[in-house]
Amino acid sequence: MLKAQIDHTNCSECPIRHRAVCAHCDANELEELEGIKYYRSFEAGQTVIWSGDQMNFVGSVVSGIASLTQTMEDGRTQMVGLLLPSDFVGRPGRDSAPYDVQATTDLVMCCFRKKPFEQLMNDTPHIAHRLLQMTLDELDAAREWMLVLGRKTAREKIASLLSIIARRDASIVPKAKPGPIVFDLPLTREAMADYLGLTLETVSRQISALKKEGIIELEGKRHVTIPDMRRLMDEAGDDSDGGFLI
Amino acid sequence: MLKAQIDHTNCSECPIRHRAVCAHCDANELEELEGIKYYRSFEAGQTVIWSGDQMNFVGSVVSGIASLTQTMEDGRTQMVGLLLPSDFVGRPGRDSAPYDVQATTDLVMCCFRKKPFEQLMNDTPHIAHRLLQMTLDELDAAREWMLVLGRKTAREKIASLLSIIARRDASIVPKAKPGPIVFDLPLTREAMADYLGLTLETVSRQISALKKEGIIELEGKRHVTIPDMRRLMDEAGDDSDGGFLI
DNA sequence: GCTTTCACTTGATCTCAGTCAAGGTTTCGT
DNA sequence: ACGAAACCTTGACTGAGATCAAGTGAAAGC
Repeated sequence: MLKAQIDHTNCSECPIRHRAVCAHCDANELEELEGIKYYRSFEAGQTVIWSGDQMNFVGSVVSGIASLTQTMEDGRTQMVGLLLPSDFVGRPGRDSAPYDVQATTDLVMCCFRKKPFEQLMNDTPHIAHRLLQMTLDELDAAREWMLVLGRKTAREKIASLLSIIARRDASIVPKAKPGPIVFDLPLTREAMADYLGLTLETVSRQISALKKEGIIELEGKRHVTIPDMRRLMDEAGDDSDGGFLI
Repeated sequence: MLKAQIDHTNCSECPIRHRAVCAHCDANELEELEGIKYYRSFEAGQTVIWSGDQMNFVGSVVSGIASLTQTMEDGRTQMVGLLLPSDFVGRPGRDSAPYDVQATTDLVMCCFRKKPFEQLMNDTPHIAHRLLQMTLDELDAAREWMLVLGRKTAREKIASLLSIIARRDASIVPKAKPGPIVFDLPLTREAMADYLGLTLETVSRQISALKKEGIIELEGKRHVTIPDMRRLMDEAGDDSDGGFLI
C-alpha cells in the first residue's frame, strides 16, 4: 500500500524537502513540523476536499497530481490550479475550502493540522517567507494561465499545456536539452478540457491534428513524444525565447 | 497638481492606511516606512512600467486604478490584474517586471525603493504577513477570474465585471443594501474587452443588450445605474448567494 | 468469454463571438 | 467654431469551437 511506504518517513529524506513550504527550515524547525505532520493517500479520481467544506488541515503534495476546480450551478467546470509535487494546499487563516480539490493521479500528501501549523508559521519566519514565495509563484502561474484562457486558440491552448507538462518533466529529470522529450499525460481529455476552457471533443481533435502534423507523437492515448520542442513552443504562441527564460 | 496634494503626507492620515501592505504596522514600523517612501503620479493611459524592465521599486496604489497586462507577439493582449487602491505592485526579490503596468485612470502610487523595502520586510514580520495575506487574496481573485475567462459567455462576463465594480464601490461607500447602485465605469470598452477576453465590439453589444433589457441603465457611456443588483448577479451566472458570502 | 463501462475519436451541424466596415458622439487642440 | 482624434455603437458576414451523435478500443466486472 502506498501509504505504508511513506508513513513516518524522516523529513530529511523527503523528495520535496528542498522545494516545499519547509524548504528553508533548519533542523529544529523541521523537528517541530515532524511533530504535527501526517500522510494521506488518495486514489486517482478521489476528492480530497469539497468546495465549502471545513478545512482543518493544510499540506503539501508529495507525489502525484491534484487539481483545484470550480463548478458553476449548471455544471460548467473550470480547473483553476494544477498542483504538482511540493505545491501547497490550503490557506492559513481560512476555514472552508474555496475549490474542490481532487486527486488527478494517485496522490500522497503531507498534511499538517491547521491550528498548530498557523502557530508554527507565526513563530518561524522561514515558513512564512517560503509560503509567500510559493504563493507569488502561483499567482504568476495563474496570470500566465489567464492569457491562455482569454486569448489563445484551441490549438495554442493544447500546445501550451503540453509545453508546460513537458517542461516540468524535463526539470524533474534534468537532462541534455536537445533530443526528443517523452512523457505520459497525467490528465484525461476531459481534465485537459476543464483546464483549458474547451470541450473534450475539441481537445481530442486538436491533439489528433498536432499528431497528424508530426508535432507530437502518440503511443496509446497518453504516452507522448515531442521530437522537436521548439516546434511545439511555436504552436503555443509564446515569445519565441520563452523556454529559456527559466 | 496631484502630486503636490499628497507629497509628505503622514502615513497615519493615508486613505489606504488600514488596507495596504502597511496595515498591521505599528507606529515605529510606520516611521521606518515613511523614511523610504515617495509618491508618484501618473495620468490615465500612461505606462507605469514595461514588461521586462528593471524594477527598482515596489509600492501601493493610493488612488486610481492600474492594470497588469500581458501581450503576445502578434499583439493580442490580456489584462491579468486590476489594481485598486491599497493593492500592491511589484515583488520583493524579483528584478524585472513580468507584465506591463498601466494607469487606467489617473493614478497615485506610494512607492518604496526595493532594496530597503526588502530589508524592512525581513525585519518586520507584520509587513511580510500582510503581504502574504494580500497575495493569497489576489490568487483567489485570479482563480475566480479563470472561471470567468474559461467558461462564461460574453453576457455573463460583462455582468461579472459590472458586479465586481459595483461591489467594490459598495464596500468603499458602505451603504444600506437595497436600492439602486450607481457608479462610473473606470475602464474603456477596449480595456473591458482586454480584461474579459473579448473584442470591444462584443463588449459594446452586450452592454447595449443589458441596457435594452433594463438590467442596467446608462447615462453617457460610463455612468451606470444598477436598479436591481440581484438581477445583474443572476446574469453573471454565479452562485445565487454569491454576493452575500463576503 | 462476454458484456459493460470508460476514455477517446470522428463526423455533421449549429451558434456565439470575431471580423470587417461604416457611422455616431464626445473631447480636445487650435 | 472647426477639425481631428478618441471612444463607442451597430450591421452584415464568417468561422472557430460547441453541440449532438455515432462509433472504436481497451480495460474491468461477472
